[in-house]
This record gives sequence, structure tokens and C-alpha cells, in this order.
Amino acid sequence: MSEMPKASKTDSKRRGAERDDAIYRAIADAVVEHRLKPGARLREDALAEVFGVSRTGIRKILQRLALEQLVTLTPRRGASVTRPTAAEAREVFEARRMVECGLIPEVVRRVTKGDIDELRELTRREVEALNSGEQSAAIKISAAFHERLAQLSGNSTLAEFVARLCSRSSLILAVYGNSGHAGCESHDHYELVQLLEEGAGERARAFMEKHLSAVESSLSIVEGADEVPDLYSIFAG
Amino acid sequence: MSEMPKASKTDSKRRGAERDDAIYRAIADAVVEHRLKPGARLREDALAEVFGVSRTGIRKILQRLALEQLVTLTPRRGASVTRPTAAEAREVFEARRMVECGLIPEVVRRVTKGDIDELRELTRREVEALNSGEQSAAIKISAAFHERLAQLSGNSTLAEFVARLCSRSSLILAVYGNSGHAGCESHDHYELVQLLEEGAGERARAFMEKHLSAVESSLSIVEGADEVPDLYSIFAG
DNA sequence: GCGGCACGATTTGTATACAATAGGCGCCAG
DNA sequence: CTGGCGCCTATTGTATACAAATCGTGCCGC
Repeated sequence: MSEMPKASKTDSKRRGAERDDAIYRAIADAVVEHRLKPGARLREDALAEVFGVSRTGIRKILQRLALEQLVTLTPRRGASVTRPTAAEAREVFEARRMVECGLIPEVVRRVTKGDIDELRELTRREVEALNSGEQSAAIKISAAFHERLAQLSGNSTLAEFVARLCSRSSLILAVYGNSGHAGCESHDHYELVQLLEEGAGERARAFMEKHLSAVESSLSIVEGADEVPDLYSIFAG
Repeated sequence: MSEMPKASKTDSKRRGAERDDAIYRAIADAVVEHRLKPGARLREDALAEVFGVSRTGIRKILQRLALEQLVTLTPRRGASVTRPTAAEAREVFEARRMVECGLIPEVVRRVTKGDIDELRELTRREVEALNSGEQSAAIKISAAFHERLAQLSGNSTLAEFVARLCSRSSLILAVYGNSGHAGCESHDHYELVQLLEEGAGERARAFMEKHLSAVESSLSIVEGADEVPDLYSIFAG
């Protein structure tokens, strides 16, 4: 709060929920794009200063992020970007397989030509980002692809759940991903759109299942050394 | 709740997250048990006085409830118990069918004799509550049954999602239920447990699907008059 | 030199005070 | 008598101030 207390002018103009939402998105995007890595601490004072609001407002946003499991709130220790455990990682992918595949038939039934075009556009941008070496952007677009697909089912409750799973997947990639390849093979997305356009529901469903399993097995999902290892079982009694 | 401004002594002794959690459960339970009906306003001052904390703490809890869609936060108008729309109601049941049925195979694989006993005990208590005319208790126990079942899959991410869907289902029952029967037929639960015990995975899955569909069709899911009716389509242009 | 204790700084947790806004009520004009 | 305007109250939104707790650091005793 000294010489340059506020964030950019455009942000400081906003009011109420709109402003909160902008801050929320700013932080969430930074997490999803791996600009804030799992484990990174998020001090309330620092965030408050950066965004030009008081700690009260920041706390509200951190609570929201915590409920979506993007950040972890440790009592008296503050907020940090969530570091998913190996078990959580497997759970998230199992959940995605169940829900995203289950949604496919309804998506095939409802998808329009315009939707197909939109999905192709996302795929194109994803490839473009990958070719430019913008891994962060690619990850975000890939998540957006899966989210958009889920929305096309018309069930916003399930779509929102998928969106949350995608965000968490991004964290999982950050922790368990082998650097060099960033999650989804973009050609998979292209092929998936093709199947959707052809109305091949069952094949699309099977492909989605294979796709998600492929992403999961491309990771190295093992407990890192820093995870609270049950010392009891290590040193026994 | 007039002459006794604070909550019970046991509650006021609590500290930090533990106390917040107690307040959260108190409100959530009241909503799930229909002691707070959809549309009921939740004034911050009133809640703060009842639970013996400041508005700050109450706001935190209301935010959490809002994210779980048990309460709706209208800017500058405050919090009220969510009144699910007809579309939301259908979405929730579709989501439950997909996830709860999808979980059944894994549940059958992992369920133990102890788990079966526990589920039977829940069913017994549900019947007991219904026979005593304690509809509120029956609703809560019924939700607990479905939640416990989901937990047995071992996937806590999906289990938590199911738990939320069950809470919302309670709200849906409050709005669209015909008074007289409270959601799940308890005999259904008994039969379901039987199938689980026998390890009849596919039959259990089919039964769960039928069960959820039966609950849904026992409701009168139509837009109430108070729902924001698109005046544009009514009065046309 | 090493282990333990205690103090200090940093950071979160909570309450209170103040500002802003929306809805209600009454008054005034036509 | 009716319709509209304006104040007023009740309630939420935001910031700040204060209290509590934890972690790191340095000192002292052994």
C-alpha cells in the first residue's frame, strides 16, 4: 500500500461480484497454467496488495478455490496450491472416465454443426499452442475442450463437475507428468470430434475411455517422497 | 431461539475450523431435513447471534453452502435456501443415475460383511423413522444411505459428488415432492443391499437405475409460478 | 559443541466499525 | 383519491484493527 497499491486500472474499476470473479479467474488460471505450481504458498497480504483489495476479499476467493480443491487451506498455515496425492490422481481420472464417457451418448444426440466447428477451433488452437512451445496455453485449451464437450450434454451440473475435474487434472499433470508431453495428445481430440460429427456414439465413447486412460498411464503416479509417508509403516514398530 | 442468544455451551467451546464445521452442519442439516424450506431467507445478523459468532464467520459458512448449492447468494439481497429449478432437478437425477449406477460394480467388488450390516442398520433406522412419522429424519437417513454406498466405492471424489447431489435431492423433494411420501421407498434400499450382498453387480446396477428413476417420476417436476418465467415469451413482442 | 527453551516476527483468525445500496413508507402534488 | 418522488431503515459489502498462534532464531545451560 505505498506507491503503486492497485492492480491495473481495468481491474480496479470493477465492483462487487464482478471484481471478485476477475480475481478468482486470475488465480485459477495461474494455477491451471502451471504459473503457480503445486505447493506454492499464497499469502493473503501479498495477494491483497497485488489485486488492490483487503485481505477480507482475498480470503473469500481463497475459500472458493479451496472448495474446488485448487488450493489447500491449512489452518494457521495459510493457503497453498494443492499438491494432489497419487490416490487423488487416480480418483480424478476414474471419475473423468465415468462421467465424460457417460455423457458422450447425450452429446452425440445434441451436438450441432456449430458445436463441431467450435470444438475443431479449440483443437486447432491447442495444436498451434503446442507447436509454439506454449505449454501453459495448451494445457488450458485442452481443459477447455473437455469442459466444452461436457457442456454440450446439456447437463450443467455434470458439466461443472467435469470442469472441476479438468482443473484438478492440470494440477495432477504438474505433479506427476513427465515433462515434455503435456497431457492430451491433440490428435486424439481431432479424432474424437470426427467421431462425434459422424454420430458414432459408441465408438466415440470407447475412444474417450481410451483417450483418458492413455493420458493417465502417460503419467508417473507414485507417491513423491514429500508426501506424508506413514512413518509408522516405514520404521515399523 | 429467542431468550437463549447463543448456541449450546458445547458449541461455543469449539474453536476454529471445528466450530465452523459445527455451524455448517447445523445449517446444512436444517436445510436437508426441511426445517429450513427453499426460499427461506438467512440473515447474517440473525445467524451470527444464534451461533454466537460475528458476521464474518457466518459469511464464510454461507459461501461454502452457496458453493454446494444448498443456499443461493443474491448480491445485496443476502442468502436464502436454494429453490432448485425444474431443469436443475432433472439434471441432478440424471447425474445421480450416471454416477451412482456407475459406482455399483466397484462397490460390489469391495463391499464387506461389515459394510452390509451398516447399510442394513441405516435402512432399519430409515423405516423406523418413517413409521414414527419423523419424515425429516427419514430424509436425512435416506441421503446418508446413498452417500455411504458411494463411499464404499473407495473413490472419495465421486463419493463427495454423490453426497452433494443427495443434499440437493432433498431440496428438490421439498419443492417438487408430493407430501405424503418422502423420496426413496425404503424397501428398495433393503432389496438393494440384498443384491449387493449376493454380489449380483449387474442386477444391483439395474435396480439402482430403476430406483432413482422411480423417485424422480414420483415427483411433480414442473416450473412453479414463482420461477422467473421468461416474460418475453409470455407477452411476446 | 550441542540440545533445549524462550522470545520475536510474521501470518492467519476474528470481530467490529464504517460505507453503500435496495426496499419500504410516507408525504406531497395533481 | 391516486400516482410519483424522496427520505429512511434495514441489510449486505468492505476494510481495518486487534488477538492468537506458529515458525524461525538466538541465547543459555550443560
